[in-house]
Amino acid sequence: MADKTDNEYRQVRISKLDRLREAGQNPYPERFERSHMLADARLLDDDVQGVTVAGRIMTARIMGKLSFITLQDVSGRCQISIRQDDVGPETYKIVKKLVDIGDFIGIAGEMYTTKTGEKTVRAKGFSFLGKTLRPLPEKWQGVQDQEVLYRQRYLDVIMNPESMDRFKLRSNLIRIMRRYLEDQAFMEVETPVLAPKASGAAAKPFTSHHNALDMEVFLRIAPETYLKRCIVGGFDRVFEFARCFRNEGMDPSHLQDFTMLEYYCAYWNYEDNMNFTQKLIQHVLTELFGSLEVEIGGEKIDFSGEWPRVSFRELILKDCDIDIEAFRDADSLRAEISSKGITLEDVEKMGRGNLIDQLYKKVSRPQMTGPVFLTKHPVDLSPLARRNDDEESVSDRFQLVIRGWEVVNAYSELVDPLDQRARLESQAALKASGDDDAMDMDEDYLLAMEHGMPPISGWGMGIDRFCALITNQSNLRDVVLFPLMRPND
RNA sequence: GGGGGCAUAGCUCAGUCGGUAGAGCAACUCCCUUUUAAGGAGUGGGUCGAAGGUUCAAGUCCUUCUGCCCUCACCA
Repeated sequence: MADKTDNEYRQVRISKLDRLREAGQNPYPERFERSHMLADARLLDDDVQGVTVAGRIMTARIMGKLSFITLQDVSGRCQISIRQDDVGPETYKIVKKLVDIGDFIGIAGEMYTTKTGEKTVRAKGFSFLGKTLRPLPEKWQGVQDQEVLYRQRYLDVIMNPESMDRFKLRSNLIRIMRRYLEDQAFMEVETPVLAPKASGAAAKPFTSHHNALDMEVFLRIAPETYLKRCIVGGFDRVFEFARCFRNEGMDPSHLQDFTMLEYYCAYWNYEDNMNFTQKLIQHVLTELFGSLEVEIGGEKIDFSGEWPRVSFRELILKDCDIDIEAFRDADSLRAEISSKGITLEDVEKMGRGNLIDQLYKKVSRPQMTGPVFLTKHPVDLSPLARRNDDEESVSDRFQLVIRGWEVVNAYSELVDPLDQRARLESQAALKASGDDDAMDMDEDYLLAMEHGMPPISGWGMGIDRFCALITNQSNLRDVVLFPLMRPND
C-alpha cells in the first residue's frame, strides 16, 4: 500500500513545492475562474479567444520549447499546448521542471486544431493550481487491484471513465426519482437514523449507546414505521432516501450499509402502486438511457409495456407443480416439497411462510428475468402488510423481480391497529423463542396507529441493487463510492 | 463459517527445475517547437504482504497469520 512516506516520488515532489514558491507560484492557490469545462472547450471553433480551463494533468508530452498536456475534469478531457514563446522562459521552465502528472493547472488562451486534428487550447497564460505528492497510477493500464479500487476510490474514478460514469449515473438516477416523486406531490422527509427500536423489517440491527440519555440505541433497519407516522400526521404522500444498516453477512448482493428509497401514499392500494411503479421505472430508464431495453448480464431486458403480474401461488404451481393453497400447514407442505424431490436447507425449523419463500427462491426466482410483479405473499412473511380481503392467508403485497433480484417490495399497508398488535405479538413470541430476525414489539408505533390511518400503500426499493442491475454490476460495492473495508494498517 | 484464488518497484506485470531481483510506464539528469501510450541518450528505485520452517541456498517448497476477490452457507 502507498503508506510509505519516505519514497522517492514524495521527496522529489516536496522539494518541487519549495521551488514553486521560490519561482513565485503558490502551489495551492485559492481559486481559479473557468470559462469552459474541458468537454465544452473541445466543441469551440478555432480562434475563439479568452478560453480558460483547468483540470488534472493526465498525460504530458514535454519538449524543449513546446509541450502538449492532456487535462481532465469531471466533464472529460482536453489537450492544451504551452509554448515558451507565448508564456516566457521562466514560466515554461516551471512547466518543464516543476509540474508533474497528477497536478492541477489552469490556463488561459485560444482554441486551435493541431495538424494531427486535435482540438487544443493554446496557453497564453498559465496558473499552477494544486500539487500532488503521489504519482498517478500507470497511464495506460490504470489500477487493476480490486482492493485499491475500493479503498482509494478516487484513483478508480480518476483513472477509469467507466467507473466515473457509473457513479454519475447513480447520482442521475436519484435525482430523476426525486423529481418524479416531487412532481407527483410526494414530499421528501427525514426520519431518525438513530432510534430506540429497530423496527420496520426483519433484520439484525447495529447497536450503539447514547451517553447523554444513557440508553441503548439502534441504527435503523428501515424507515417504514416513521414514514407511516408521517401519514398518521396528515402528510398524504411522503418519501425518503433512507440509509439503512443491517448487521448481517456481507456478500456481493448485501451490504451492511445501504440506501432504500421508500414512499407511502394515502388512499392507494398495492395495485395502484404497481401501476405507479411501472410508470416510475419506465420514466427513470427513459431518462437515463433513452430506451426501455437495457442489457443486463448479457441479455436484453425489455421494460416496455405492461409487466406481468403473477401470484406466489400461480408461480410455484407453474414451476414445481405444488399448489401451496392445498397445504395449509407447515407439516403437510414440508411433506409435499420433499415428495417432489426438492431439497431445502433447515426445513424442520421453518414455518409455512418461510417454507413457501424458500421454495420460491429455489424453484422460481433464479429463472425470473424480465420485470415481473410477484404478488400475494404469505401473510406470515409480511407482518406489516394488509391481509387480503378474500384470502386471509395472503397479503396485499408485491415485489418487483428483475433477473432474479428483488428490486422493489411494496404492499397495501396494514392500518388496523388491533391486527397489527396481534401480528407484532406473534413476531415478539418468535423472537423470544430464538428467532433473531423476527420483529420487536413496537408500542410507540402502535400508539401512532391507534390515532387512525387512511388506506395506505407503501413501497421500498434497494437503490444500490437497482443501480447495480441497470449498470450491469454484479457486486453492490461497485455502485457504492466508499464500501466498508477492514483496515489494513 | 466452509471451499477456491490472489499479494514481486509508485502503477501494470514477468520471474523457468530452489542458484546474483526483471521489463514497460512513472521518477531523476540531459536533448528536443506539433505531440497524443511522443521520441532519443543516460541514472536511480525492492522488507518479493507478515512471521516461522525445510535447505549449502527460498520470490519460488512447507506451516501459520493478515488483507482482498470468487463461491457455498447465512441474510428480504
